[in-house]
Amino acid sequence: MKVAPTIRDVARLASVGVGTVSRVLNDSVRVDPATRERVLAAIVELDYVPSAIARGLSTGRTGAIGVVVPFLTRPSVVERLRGVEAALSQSAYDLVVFNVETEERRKTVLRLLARGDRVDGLIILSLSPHPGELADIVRTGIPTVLVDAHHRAFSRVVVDDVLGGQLAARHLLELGHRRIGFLGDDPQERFKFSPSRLRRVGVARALRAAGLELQPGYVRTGGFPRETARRIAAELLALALPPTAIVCGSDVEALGVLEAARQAGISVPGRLSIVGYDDIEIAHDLGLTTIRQPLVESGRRGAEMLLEAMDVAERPPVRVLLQVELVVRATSGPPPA
Amino acid sequence: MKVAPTIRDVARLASVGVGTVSRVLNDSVRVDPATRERVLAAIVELDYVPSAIARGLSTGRTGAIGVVVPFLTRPSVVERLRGVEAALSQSAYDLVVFNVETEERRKTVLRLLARGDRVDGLIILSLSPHPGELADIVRTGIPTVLVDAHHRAFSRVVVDDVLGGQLAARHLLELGHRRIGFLGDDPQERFKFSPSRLRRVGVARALRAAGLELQPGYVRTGGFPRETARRIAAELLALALPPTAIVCGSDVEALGVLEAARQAGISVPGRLSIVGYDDIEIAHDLGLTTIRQPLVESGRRGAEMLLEAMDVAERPPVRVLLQVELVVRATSGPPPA
DNA sequence: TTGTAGGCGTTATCAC
DNA sequence: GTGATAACGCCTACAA
Repeated sequence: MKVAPTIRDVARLASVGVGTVSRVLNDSVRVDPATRERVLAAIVELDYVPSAIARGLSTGRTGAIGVVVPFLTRPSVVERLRGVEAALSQSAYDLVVFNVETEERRKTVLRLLARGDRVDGLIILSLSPHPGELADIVRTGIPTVLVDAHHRAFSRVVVDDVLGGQLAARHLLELGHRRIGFLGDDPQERFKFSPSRLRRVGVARALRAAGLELQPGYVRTGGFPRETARRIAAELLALALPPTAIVCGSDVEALGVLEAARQAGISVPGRLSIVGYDDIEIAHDLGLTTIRQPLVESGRRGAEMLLEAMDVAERPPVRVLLQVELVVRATSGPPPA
Repeated sequence: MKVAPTIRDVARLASVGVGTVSRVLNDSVRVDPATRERVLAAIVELDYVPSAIARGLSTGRTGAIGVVVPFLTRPSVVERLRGVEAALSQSAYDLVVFNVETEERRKTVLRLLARGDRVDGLIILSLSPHPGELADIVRTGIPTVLVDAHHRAFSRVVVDDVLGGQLAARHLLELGHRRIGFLGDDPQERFKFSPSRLRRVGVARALRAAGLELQPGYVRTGGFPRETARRIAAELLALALPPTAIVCGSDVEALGVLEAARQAGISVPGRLSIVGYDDIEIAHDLGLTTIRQPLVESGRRGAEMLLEAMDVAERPPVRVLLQVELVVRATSGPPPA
């Protein structure tokens, strides 16, 4: 339980003042090469590492970047987080993860963060805070980037979810489907903002463009976690006239549908086509047709934008739009004759 | 960019000394109910939240727990991390994630952590630091728990990987297999300690008990990431007399084998049986026969043990052994006639 | 170029 | 009970 050496120890050993040590540490201003050498030697000798906390108290910065995520259980969130981590590991910042699974915890966490001295920068992933909370964050002046969430006041990286929904529906329409359903998240569960809802809007729009309607009876929400999606899909498939194709708000929900179909003995894509959303890794493994969005990339870009914004002060928010893309695999085909 | 109120502001507003405010904050000793009320009111009035950093500098604690993980890309690691998070979110500690993908970064991170004031507690996941690094950590006195890693000096939660390997092999032997192969990690990649290697030992042991040998020609390592596993498996399957069953060091590698079999037109389990290890979520989806170990649970237990250890000082290290279990699904069956 | 001292926001140790 | 005040370890003017 030895105590770590302080800057004072280094100064003493190198026969210099603490100021000088601090200077070589932060290579600010000019330090005589000779003394710099002495200091460096002392640092090595003592195996000295500066105290992050003390430095933080003094500079007002923490050396940490916070990432607020909902549901670490969702593969899409994890992939985004991985992108964030990849970018941050190139920097000197620590990555502090705030997982938020309930409204209450979201409030607690954001209030904490709004203190302004907990983290130097903030990434909010797939989560739309309330206006008041956002205002608090703006007020602190903490550089913040949103990933998979929209707000004019912040830099953000997003995709066009309406377009994604359209791509999915068009694909099915081209295959000849007419009875197309949608299974997505419960909007309220995602704290107001809901990509899932936008995807549904896209589906509806594509159908309308084809002279069809997205039947209310074919739309179901509340699809997380997968087990719930499976149950809901089973209901959908048990209809007298079930849809011949289902677009899902996420790949995880698509897996639930896939399972429901298997249990009901409905062949995919023979009698039912399924299109997911996200293209998480497992989608590839299972041959799921889906709408791909660059998940890892979104996290990486978000983190990079944040790091930049933290260097240069006060830049106007930018909006980065990543592309979605249809990936046809084995769960979509022509409707049954 | 307003400045956050300090304890001094609260003290002034409540007409008390900072000491008193600090006391009600940490409800240490007794404070007169009346003054306590005044202080509380001032706190609310100013929307005051104590500075974590300042408190940290003063108390020597950070309010953060560090988790060192290798390869955030591995599903098994992510599931364990999720368990850690679940336990920690019940506490007041922040979760700082240190992802370590290279030898160098491991050194950097552990050196940083060895400073002793970066985090209050440490969880090391699926990663075996070098003896010297461990010694540094012991010296700092930071409460530390190992998950999926072994060392007498630390509390740890582990499974019996040799047993796991045995279970896998016995299952295949009982099905009638005689030509059994093993595909696992490259031991060096995991920084010396290698669960994968222990699993292989288990397989070899089970074969020997049945009067067989694990043929060197049937053993391949270097199976991460999955694409590599696929390629290696393809070699194995291209042998003149290929194995009729392959035990894998992880589910991810098993997926690679599965893919190789598919590409080679080899039916599973008709002509090839595959057993994975871990039982990550996707294993269920793909019907992979595997050895289950409680991943999320391991993280949760580790975090709980750490929290306890941080309360009570100086307890001797304990070793928690979680159970492994064979889960038979659709990728294992009798060998071809 | 370099040393000294004040300050960052708390907690904890004193007297009162 | 409560109010000063000295740490905590560092950074950064300010002086020298």
